[in-house]
Amino acid sequence: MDRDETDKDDAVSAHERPTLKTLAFMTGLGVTTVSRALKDAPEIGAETRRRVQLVARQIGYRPNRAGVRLRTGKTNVISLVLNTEREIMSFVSDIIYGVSEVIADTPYHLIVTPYSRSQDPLDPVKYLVETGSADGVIISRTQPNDPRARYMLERGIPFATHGRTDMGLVHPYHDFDNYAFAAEAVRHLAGIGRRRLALVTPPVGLTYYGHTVNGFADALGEVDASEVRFNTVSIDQSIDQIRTRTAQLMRREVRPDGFVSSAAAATLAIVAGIEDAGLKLGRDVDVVSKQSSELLHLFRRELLVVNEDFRLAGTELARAVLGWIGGAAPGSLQTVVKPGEVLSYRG
Amino acid sequence: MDRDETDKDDAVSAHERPTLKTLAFMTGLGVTTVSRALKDAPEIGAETRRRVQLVARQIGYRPNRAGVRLRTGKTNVISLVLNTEREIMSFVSDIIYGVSEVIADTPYHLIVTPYSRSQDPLDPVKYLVETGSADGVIISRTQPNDPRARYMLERGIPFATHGRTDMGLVHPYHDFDNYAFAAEAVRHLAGIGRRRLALVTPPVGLTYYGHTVNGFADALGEVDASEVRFNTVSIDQSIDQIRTRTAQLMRREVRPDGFVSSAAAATLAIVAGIEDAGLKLGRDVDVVSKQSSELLHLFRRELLVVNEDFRLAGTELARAVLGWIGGAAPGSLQTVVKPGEVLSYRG
DNA sequence: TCAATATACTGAAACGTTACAGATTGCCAA
DNA sequence: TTGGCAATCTGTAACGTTTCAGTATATTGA
Repeated sequence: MDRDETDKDDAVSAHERPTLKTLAFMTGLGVTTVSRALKDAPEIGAETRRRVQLVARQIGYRPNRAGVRLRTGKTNVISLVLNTEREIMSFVSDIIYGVSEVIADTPYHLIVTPYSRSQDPLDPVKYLVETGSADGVIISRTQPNDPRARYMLERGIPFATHGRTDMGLVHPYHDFDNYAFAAEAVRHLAGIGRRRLALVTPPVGLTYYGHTVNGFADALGEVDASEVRFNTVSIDQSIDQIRTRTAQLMRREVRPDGFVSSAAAATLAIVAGIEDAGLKLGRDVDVVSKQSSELLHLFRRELLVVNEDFRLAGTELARAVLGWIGGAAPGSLQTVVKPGEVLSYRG
Repeated sequence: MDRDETDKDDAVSAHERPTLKTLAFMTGLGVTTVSRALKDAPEIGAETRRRVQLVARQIGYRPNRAGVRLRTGKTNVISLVLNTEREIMSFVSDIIYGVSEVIADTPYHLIVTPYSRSQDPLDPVKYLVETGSADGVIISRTQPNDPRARYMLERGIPFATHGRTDMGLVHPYHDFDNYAFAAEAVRHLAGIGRRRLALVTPPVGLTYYGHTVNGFADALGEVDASEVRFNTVSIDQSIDQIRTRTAQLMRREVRPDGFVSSAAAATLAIVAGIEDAGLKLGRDVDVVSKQSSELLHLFRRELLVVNEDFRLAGTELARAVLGWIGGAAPGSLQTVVKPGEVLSYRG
C-alpha cells in the first residue's frame, strides 16, 4: 500500500502547491473568506484579513492562474503581436524589454504572437480575440486605416498601437514624432549647406510613412533646398537592394548631397551605396539617420544621427494597455515623443 | 425584461464562444463523447468521430485553455527566460522568431520571462516552476555548472539551454561550436600572416567562454603565432569601455596584429579603438568576428566574419523542448552547429 | 423585549475541461 | 434462452477560483 499519500480529502500534503483550500484549512476559515480576505474585501474583519494574508505570505501562496482565468475570464496576459520577417537589426528586443519592465511587478505575463509575411496581419489579432487569449494587445506597423485597431475597438478589447492611426477613432498609442524628425533632419542638412536631399522612407502604407514624407516636404518648403526623388526605396527593402539603388542614384548627374534615413540598417546600405559610387560621406554627401541603438557613430564618424528609444516605446505601450484595462480613458493614453536634436560626432 | 438573453440553461446563444457543451448540444451527444471524439479516442465510433469533428470545425471550436489547464495542469506554454540588460544589438529577436516559427502550428504560446541584472538568474525559473506557468523553459547565458538547469532537472520540468553545461547531467541544448569558431579564426589569421593575436572573450562564467578560450589557445599551439593578453575585455562590457581599452592596447609597443571577437557589437568598438590608435584595419591588424546579422561587411569591408544563426538556435531550442515534453529522451535533443568558414569581403 | 440591522463568515454553484466508473445496446457462444 | 463481452456512449466529479445567496451572531432602536 501507498504510505506516502495522505488521507482522502483535504489534508495539506507536504509539497503540493497551496490553494485557497490549503489556506482555509490552515486558518480554520472557509475558502470564500480566504479568497475575500486576500483581496481586502471590506466585509472581512481586520484581524482575520491580516491573519490570512500573513499565512498566505508565509507559505508562498500564489493564485492559480487557470482557476482565476476560468472563473473570471481574466487572463492576466498581454500580447505583443509581431511580424516575424521584416525589420532586420530589429528593435524588437528593446520593445520587449520595455514592456517587460512595466509588467514586471504586475501579475501579467507577456506573450509574443507572431505572424509571417504571407498572413493577413489581422489573423493573429483575430486569434487572440476569438480565443480570449489576452486581456490586452500591442500592435506595431500601424496603418492610417488599420483594420486591426478597428476590429479590436469593435470587440472592446484593450490595445495600444505603436504608431498612430488616422480613422477618427480614439485609442491608446505611442509614437515617435517622425514628422519632426524628418523636418529637423532637412533643416540640419540645409544648415550645413546641403541643397539636394533624398528621403529613404518608411514602408509605404504605414502611418509614419506619411508623417515622415510630410515633415520632409514641409521643411523643404522652408529652406533653400529641393528634393531628389528616391521613391523606389524604403527601409523595408533588403540591404542589397537599397545599396544597389543608392549607388545607381549617386552615379547620376543630378544626385543628392544629403540623405534622410528612417532606419539604421538602411543607413548602412545607403552609405555603402554612396561609397560604391566613389563618393565620400561628409564631403560629397551627408546622411541624417534615425538609430535605435547608439552604434552608427562607430560605423562612420561622419553620420548624423537622431536617437529613437524603442525601450521607451515598450514601456509606454505597456502602460497604455494596462491603463486601458484598468479603466482609464483610451484618449488619455496617447503619447508622442519628440526627437532629440541631430547629433554629430565629427571632431 | 431582457429579450436578448436566451433561456436559462444550455441554449446555444448566437455569438458566445462554443464549448464542449455547445458541441454536445448540437450533435446530440454527451460532453464526454464530444471531448473524446475530438481527440480521436478509440472507443468512439468512426462516424460519430467524423461528425463531431466536422461540426467542431464548422463552428470554429477552440478548446478553452483555462479549462484544459485547470483540469490537466498542462499550460501549453513555453517560456523564454531572458536577461533584460545585457546583449545590446541583441539577437533576442532572432531567437524569438525562431521559436515562434516552430510553435506556430502547435497549441503552444510563447511567454517571455525577463529578469534584470540585479536578480538571481534562478528567480525567474523558480517562479515559472513554482507557479506551474509553463510546460517547458528555454534559458540562455548557460554556465558550466548551471543552477537553473540543475533545479529544473530536479523538478522534472522540460527545458533546453542555449549553450551547453558541464555538470555531468543530461539535458537538451543547442550550441554554436565556439571552440571551432575560435580555432578557425586563429588559423585564418595565422594563414594571412598575423602573429600576435588577441581574444575578445565571451562573458566570463558562461560555458562558451571556456570553449572560446580553449579553441583559441589550442589553435595557437598549432600555428606560428602567440597570444597578446586582453583579459580585461569581454563582450559583456560597454561599447565605450571596449573601445577605450582597445585603443590603449593598440598604443602599446607589443600590440596585437589580429583580433578574434565573439560578438558583432564588440567588434564595432574594437575597430573604433584600433582606429583611435591611428592604425588601419586590414593593414596593421585584422579582425575575425562572429556576427548574427550580415551587416559587418558594410561597416568595414576589411572585417573577417563568421555567421552565427540565432534564428536557427531558436528553432532548435523550441524543437528540443517540445521534443522533451513529447516524451523524447533528453539526451537525443542536443545539437551543436559548426561554424561556417571565415568570410572575407575584400576585393 | 423584540424586531431590524450590521458584521463576519460560509456552502454551493459555476467557469470548461478530462478521468473515472458506469450504462446501454447488440452480438455471439454455450 | 442466457450469460458474457465488446462496442459506444454517458453522468458525475474534480481541478482552483469567484460570486451568489445565504446563515449565524452581536448590536441597535423603539
